[in-house]
Amino acid sequence: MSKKVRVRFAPSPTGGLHLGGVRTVLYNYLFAKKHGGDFIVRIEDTDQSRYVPGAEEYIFDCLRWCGLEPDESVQHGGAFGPYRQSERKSLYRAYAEKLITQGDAYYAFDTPAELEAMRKQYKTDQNPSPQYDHTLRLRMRNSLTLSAEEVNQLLSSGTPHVIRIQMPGSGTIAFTDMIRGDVSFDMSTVDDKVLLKADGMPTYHLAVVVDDHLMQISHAFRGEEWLPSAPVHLRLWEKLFGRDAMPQWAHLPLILGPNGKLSKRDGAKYGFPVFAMNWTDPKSGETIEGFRERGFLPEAFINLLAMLGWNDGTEKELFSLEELVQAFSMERVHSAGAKFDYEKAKWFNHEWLRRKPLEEIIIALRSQFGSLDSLGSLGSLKWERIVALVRERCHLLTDFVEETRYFFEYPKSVDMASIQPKWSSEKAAFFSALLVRYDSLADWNAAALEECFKTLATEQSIKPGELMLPLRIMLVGGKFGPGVFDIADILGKVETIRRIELLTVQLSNN
RNA sequence: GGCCCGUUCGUCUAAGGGCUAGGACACCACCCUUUCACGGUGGUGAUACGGGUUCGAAUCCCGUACGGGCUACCA
Repeated sequence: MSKKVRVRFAPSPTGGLHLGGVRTVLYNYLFAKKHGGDFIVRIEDTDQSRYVPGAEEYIFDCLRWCGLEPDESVQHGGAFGPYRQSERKSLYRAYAEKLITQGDAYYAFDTPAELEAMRKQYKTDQNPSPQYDHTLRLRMRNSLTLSAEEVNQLLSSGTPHVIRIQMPGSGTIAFTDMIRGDVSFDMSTVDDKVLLKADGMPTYHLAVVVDDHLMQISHAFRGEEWLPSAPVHLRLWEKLFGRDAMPQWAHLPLILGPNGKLSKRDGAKYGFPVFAMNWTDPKSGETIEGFRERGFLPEAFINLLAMLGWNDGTEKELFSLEELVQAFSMERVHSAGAKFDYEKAKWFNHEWLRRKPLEEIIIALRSQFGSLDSLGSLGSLKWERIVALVRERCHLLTDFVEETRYFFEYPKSVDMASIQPKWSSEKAAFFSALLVRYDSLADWNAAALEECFKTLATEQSIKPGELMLPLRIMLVGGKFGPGVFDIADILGKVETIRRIELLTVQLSNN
């Protein structure tokens, strides 16, 4: 039991990396780090027809953004390579043939057309999807139905063929899932899955077992959608390497969208992203939005994903990655699927926006919004003050654009309706006088500005409250934002005076 | 259809036989605030249903219903 903890994430590089995938990575990573183990990323690219250029790079970019660096992978190296299954192609066939020798697998020569014909022929209302299983395999063209001579002849003449596992026609097979407990299957209901494809590549079923063994994986975590194929993998372990060598498994609950399983396509429909980062399909050129581009901080993204199906047993909800490593345990992972709640996701980001160091938020903002770069001329000191003032009003990094706009440009629209009805010549006089005082103010800071403002109001016998809203609207254009005098402070004398003057004139002319 | 997994407030969840089923998000009200937000206080709101087992069940068992996943030479 002192076996070194080694876990793996095994994505197929076919497109964007979605929420559920990242959470699987996260749980793998947390488990590995918690137990001082290794986190391996293995690329499952055994289906060359689904090869998508750039997808592999993209996955690693996502992991990097999330701060979940693998210990071993195509990019990180390691002693158990190659980490791309397409590069391991040559080693799978021997295992499949070993199974044939043992009588646990067989060659099958059925063409795709023949398979289709079989499904059509045996399809009934009772059985809408006939399976290549113990009830049907004797009616197909394979090494079970053909004579040895025929099989040898077909093989030596290079006839395309696959190797299928031969599942027993009776008996049960079971295992203990770390999350679900005992799970068992009736083997007679499991079909003879293809192990080795006609192109010589293994299917997932063979590859996952062989590679988990060769890479000495101690714990295998994957999505619940894999549970139905577990009996095939169990059988393979049993027949190839022995059950004792098998990793401990945990099938993670699914993350659901509003209508069931999150589909990569439906991102736009849901109103929230499904991918970690923007993914542009190289063929169609279509881009599907990611959480990063939507304005999420990686800390928040990780945090919210961790809490989707797991908790530490206390009421704590805000965790840094380090805290998660400390607190995580697979036993506390919920077994039921979780519907993704975008409102709560935004709350997590909001919380991280409030607690993350200012400088880091500014970096995140800069690297994210080119449009704000030109405004960087303000200097980092001013930026820190601005971010400190508006951060608690923002849920997403993108919110900063609107929340800080008035610092950099004259408000695009001004809510005149909120001042006009109560505007008076007295107020006009007040602001005219204020302009003079502000212009000659020695120290331009929030406290002095407020002091000066209130003194003048008292002198002119107007309640400051009557004047604060007009001032705010003059400066920011609407009823929002942090304290007015803080804003005026940052805006500076010239701009503040300009905005007050502009509006005072405009209001008096109406 | 078959197989597998699941079912506590709208959502994420706590409570793994024993006090008025707890928290968070969202929502509502009030307070704070001379704007918005933050914050504070309070509120609405859940054990799918039916049987057992037990002194006692959200918790254990069975059934039903509902939800989800799988059912490719895709992963």
